[in-house]
Amino acid sequence: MSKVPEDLPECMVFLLGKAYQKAHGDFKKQLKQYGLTNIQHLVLEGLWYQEGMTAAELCKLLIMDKATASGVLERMVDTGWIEKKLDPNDGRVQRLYPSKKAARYKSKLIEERKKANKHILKKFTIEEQVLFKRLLRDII
Amino acid sequence: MSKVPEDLPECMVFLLGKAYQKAHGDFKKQLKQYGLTNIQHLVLEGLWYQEGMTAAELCKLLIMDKATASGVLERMVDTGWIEKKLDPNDGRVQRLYPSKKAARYKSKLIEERKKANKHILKKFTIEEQVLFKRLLRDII
DNA sequence: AATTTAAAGTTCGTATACAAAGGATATAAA
DNA sequence: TTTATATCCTTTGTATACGAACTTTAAATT
Repeated sequence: MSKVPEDLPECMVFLLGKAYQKAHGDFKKQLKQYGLTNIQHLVLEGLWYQEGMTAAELCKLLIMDKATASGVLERMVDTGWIEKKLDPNDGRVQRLYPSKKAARYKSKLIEERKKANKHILKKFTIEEQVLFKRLLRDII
Repeated sequence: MSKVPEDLPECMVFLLGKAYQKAHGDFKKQLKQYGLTNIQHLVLEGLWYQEGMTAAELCKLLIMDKATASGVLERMVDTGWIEKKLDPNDGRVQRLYPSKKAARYKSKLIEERKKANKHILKKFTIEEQVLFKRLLRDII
């Protein structure tokens, strides 16, 4: 009579959540040695793509809440991964730059992401990989 | 020269995270009217599947950390969605039961999940839906 | 039976996630 | 230019997420 057993393992909210938890957790372990969290790594990738972005621009690029970003960026300044510089033309804005420390680890950190990505995808055929990404992008 | 712009939107950790955020956020809005969070809703579904489970069993079923569960279950007791009963045969264990209030909302709450699920999948063909679920399950 | 080990939950510390409200500054409108 | 509105960012409060340490109780070992 219960409507759950057959349904729950079919629920996309559940499946997406647990697939994300798995991927996130694995990558988290890889990043531990650098003292970086997943989001912090993502921020660095964003800033390597476009240095000097404002927090608002970064949030838009990474689909991240500004309130969340505020704390993340503060911790990254504290741990020396990024720097904030006041915008001379707009007193509200603080522009973000990856630090020298970030630059030193850049290639290694990007390799870690690629490694994580390959690990996730290795079980699938090329066709499945392409379709998988398209499906995820369609949801986003 | 930057290795990011072409790569980031292809990264599975990123895509899974954002797809999850989207699905989670949408379902969260649906649940707001009931005063339930996504995880709390998931706990109810778990207990409707199998009443009287211990927290450990529930955590295993739902792939949830026991430390996380501790707080979630406490709040659900406080808000009257579930009840904890001491196991007479094992002093360490507290068995979990959905409350009468939960029973009253059961069909509605299950409908909300189905609605969320349909919303997520409606853009895809049946074949894509089946494959999508298989891919996610393979990751988990 | 006494000791060791294991399991169930809780608590603590840290890091997202995000709604909502607030402070400072910039821009548009009247 | 004074007022209203919009932005940028921070802060606050609540809810996961999870590693690690801890308490209590069981089960296993000697």
